[in-house]
Amino acid sequence: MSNSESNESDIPNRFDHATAAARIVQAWEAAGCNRATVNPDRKPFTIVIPPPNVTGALHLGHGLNNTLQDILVRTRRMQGFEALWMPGTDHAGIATQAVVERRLREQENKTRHDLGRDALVARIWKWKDQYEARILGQLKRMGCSCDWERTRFTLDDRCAAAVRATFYDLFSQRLIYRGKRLVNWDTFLQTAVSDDEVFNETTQGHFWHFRYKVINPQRGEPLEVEIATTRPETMLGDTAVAVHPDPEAALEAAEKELLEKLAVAPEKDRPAIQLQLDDLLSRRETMLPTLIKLRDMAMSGRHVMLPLMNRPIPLVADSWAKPELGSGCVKITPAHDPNDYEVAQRCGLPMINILLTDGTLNSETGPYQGMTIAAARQKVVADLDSLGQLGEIEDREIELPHSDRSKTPIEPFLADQWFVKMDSLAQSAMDAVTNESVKIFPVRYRKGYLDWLGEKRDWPVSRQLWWGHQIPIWSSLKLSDTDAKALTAKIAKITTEAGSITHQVEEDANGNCQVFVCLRREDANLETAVEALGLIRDPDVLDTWFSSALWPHSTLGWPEKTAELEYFYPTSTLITSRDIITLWVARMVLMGLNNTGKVPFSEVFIHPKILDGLGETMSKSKGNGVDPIDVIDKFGPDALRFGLAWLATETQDVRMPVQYECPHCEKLIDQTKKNRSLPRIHCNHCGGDFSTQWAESADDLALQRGAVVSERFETARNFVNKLWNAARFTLMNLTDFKPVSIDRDCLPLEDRWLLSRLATVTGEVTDATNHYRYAEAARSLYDFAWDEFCSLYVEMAKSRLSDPLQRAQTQTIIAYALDTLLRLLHPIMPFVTEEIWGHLGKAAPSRGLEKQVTAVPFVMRAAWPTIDPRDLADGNIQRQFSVFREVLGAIRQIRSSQNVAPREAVPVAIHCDRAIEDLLTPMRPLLESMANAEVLNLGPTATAFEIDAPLSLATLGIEVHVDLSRFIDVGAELERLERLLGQIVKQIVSKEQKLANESFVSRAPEQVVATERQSLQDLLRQRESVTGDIERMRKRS
RNA sequence: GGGCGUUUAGCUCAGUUGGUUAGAGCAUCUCGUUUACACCGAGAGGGUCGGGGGUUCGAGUCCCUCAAUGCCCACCA
Repeated sequence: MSNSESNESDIPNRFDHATAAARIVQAWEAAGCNRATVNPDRKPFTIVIPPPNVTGALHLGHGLNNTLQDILVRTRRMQGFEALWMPGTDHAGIATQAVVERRLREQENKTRHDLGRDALVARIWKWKDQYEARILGQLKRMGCSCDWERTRFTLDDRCAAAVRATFYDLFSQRLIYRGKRLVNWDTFLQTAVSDDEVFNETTQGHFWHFRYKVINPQRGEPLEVEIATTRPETMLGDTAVAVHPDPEAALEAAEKELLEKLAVAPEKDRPAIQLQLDDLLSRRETMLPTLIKLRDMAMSGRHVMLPLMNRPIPLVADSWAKPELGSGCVKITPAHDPNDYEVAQRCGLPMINILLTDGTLNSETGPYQGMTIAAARQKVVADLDSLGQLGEIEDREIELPHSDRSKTPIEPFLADQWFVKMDSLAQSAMDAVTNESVKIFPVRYRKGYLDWLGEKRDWPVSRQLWWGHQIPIWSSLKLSDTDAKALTAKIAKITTEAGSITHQVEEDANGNCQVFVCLRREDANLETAVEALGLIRDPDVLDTWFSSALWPHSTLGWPEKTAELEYFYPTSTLITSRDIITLWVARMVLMGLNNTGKVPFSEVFIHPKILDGLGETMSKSKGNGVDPIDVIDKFGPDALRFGLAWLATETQDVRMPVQYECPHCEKLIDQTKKNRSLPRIHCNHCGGDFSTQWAESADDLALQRGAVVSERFETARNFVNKLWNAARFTLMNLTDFKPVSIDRDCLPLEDRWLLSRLATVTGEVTDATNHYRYAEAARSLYDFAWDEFCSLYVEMAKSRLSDPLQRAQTQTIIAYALDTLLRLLHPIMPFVTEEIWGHLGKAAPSRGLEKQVTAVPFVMRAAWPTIDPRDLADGNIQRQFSVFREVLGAIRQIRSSQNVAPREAVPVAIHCDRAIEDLLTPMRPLLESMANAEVLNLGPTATAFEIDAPLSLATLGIEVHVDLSRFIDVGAELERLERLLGQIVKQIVSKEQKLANESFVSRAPEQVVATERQSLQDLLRQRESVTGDIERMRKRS
């Protein structure tokens, strides 16, 4: 610190966040500042953290999410609420297991089956411990004021108890059921993944045409039907060929639709549509008779022969077959295609699964058994070719579904799964939002929530994974009716406390029964008893969102009726990102309602997303995630938080270009698509190499790590410094502080102005925070602190503090102002405000205006500022003070335009009316010190100097004159005046036009017209005066 | 295909219920270390508010339309 040796103060001129932050966190924790306990004397305010996945470290997206939560929690805590922020992390089933399995493969070349279930799960726990610690550490360094002693994990005992209870209750209500359903099968992870975990990728593929022979064709009937597919091997599982039940009507409908489209289509799209239309018309000629014939054959139960398998399969009539596409016929593979599955359900077709869980073909496929999908595809095509049943092969782009977790192609797969019936549960969650017991901000997100729930699609909750809450179901083999009865009788005899075991019997179409037992609690004895009856536990685990859905009440102790649950639940607000509104928010609402009868939170705030410089969302997998710790190390935690809050506006995502910082030469290197996932970066500036977050090899890890930062935090860092130094100035001037009691009525204008601004800003910030307008709160504070408190009040205070008559009063007010500012800024910038608060507490332990009160030790626990109505009562204060600002600005502008050196005092005359004279007279010393001026004359009698630079503040009726005889640069002055005249004339023209417009004068409100007239008058006067100045100046040149 | 956003200064973004000359930060230019701060101070330049049309006395703001761009959902034998 260059100036730290100065003996004015023992406070350095930079806030040393690196050492202060850790000390402050420790002090808060030691004093229990973060703790929230059941306290009937206060109203509770609760937020549960969206538990970060333990898959990896947090990035700036989490940084924003948690900053916004902390700002709200800290504000409410200061407002006197018993504020609880519940922390924790999510086990993130598939994602975490996939990460650990991938490492296992990469580093040890082993699969999970090599390890076995218990060993793999143990490894994942280790991983979890490592990343949970890292995540919690990141949150702590960001200053998050969570009640850390309550930290939960979605897979811990308490959450497990909630999951078991919920599953048991839903099972008992028959809201959880077992069904054979087509699921998205990830053949790599060997698990079903939900629709939400599937993404489509366009790849080059083929479209194969096959011909199936009609069995016993009659005269006039086609001998073959043609079908086409992108996945030939699935034909092994075909159970029908479909044709439209009314091909003629379907073609007509398609034609009508195209004609309508043609009518409204823009010129350039028309040829393409016309082409389709022509194709449609030719189909009527060539194909319709055949399709009608096939339809009739379908109606009379005719079959075609499935080649290779030599299995007769029926022709069926179903509208899924579109006569306007392909041959008009479509093969039906119910077990491996979602649409075909629907057809099979409608037509009562058998479903043949041809795959094993690892993606190889099973025994249903005869000679193809054991082959991979790719191999089977080749062989099927070759075999059909040799049979002469292969037709055309087209090249085509295919949208192929991929698993988001393993990045491998998805195979639709028929499997036994557990489902949650969504009907009534979804409805309850929809009602909660429509009747506003849950309010979503911004409101536009309501629609997505309601639409998604409105589909009421049942929720498949089982996952074929090892990491997660194992489904608490034990099932029997398929039994006869009598055996099942005998078994249930035995189950009924198991002695245990009521409500901890239940069972259901499921009977299939063939009369076989299967018994399912559900246990409500983890209980080794009970499990042994159940297993002794030959029942086997379902190996699957629950979808990770099942436990996340319980988070707001499970973390507070449900299903136990704890005092915490009673007091802190329902929670107040949920702050999260838009991509999990359906997956998480909706499910929390319905589970909360189902389990507790109450909504889990009354408000939901959806914040923007952080995008990188290319406009892509930050994510671990893309490699563009920025570790908040990097930003904290470089700029400090307060700058991180303030920067994020400043950027978090309502409508716009946050674009944040990021750079690598070379650890050797500190040169910034832009992060690009190319370099963002490299383990090692070469610095072209200094020639050194450094490692990144992707470094894994020993060589790379040995390098120094390069931080990833963004210049967009500089503004915030500078602001922290500005505040720090304003405080430093204040503290330096409080060494002899003895507070005096302030009488508001006797205060000079500048003090009344400051108090009025403080009250206004308090109102703005409170209101903005209440409505989640964080950027507005941050901007309001920034502008006030920098432009008004620092640039004006502190500057004014300098001369007043040196005046013995004014010193004590000024000290009292500036201490009060700093105190208020620290409270207002604390939720956004907790560290620097706490540090200053500590210093202020030493210099001015007791402070206030009328009455002095001893400050509490932590600003974190200080009361939120309240607004004294007297500070807002006089609406004129701001206007009056702006006169001072205008005059000050005018003198400074003239000085600058004339290149008058700052150290040179200039003589000034201010021509104005009596009222303004009265206003400005007491502020004359301030004007003189802040503009380095000497005010020679002030009032109606003030006149211009002989060599003058005038500036007319027309709307105020003020003319500011500066004597330039010692400084004049005629050329520069002429240039300035002429530019000014140009601006004035432009405005006069526009005003005159406006006022010459008859309809404006007659229709616009009187007030508006009057203002326009007045300002035209002012402008005319100003023109006159400037013209005169120019003439005078010309004479001199 | 459906839904929701976005387009304002070189860059990143504000802009309340339509109403004086559209704002901020960064960048640029000029001057400057006057006892808080060069992570600073004083000042300046820079915008036909994506294009077109409409409503209105008056449009960055409301309506229609076109274009670009992003996200979500659905679908594609």
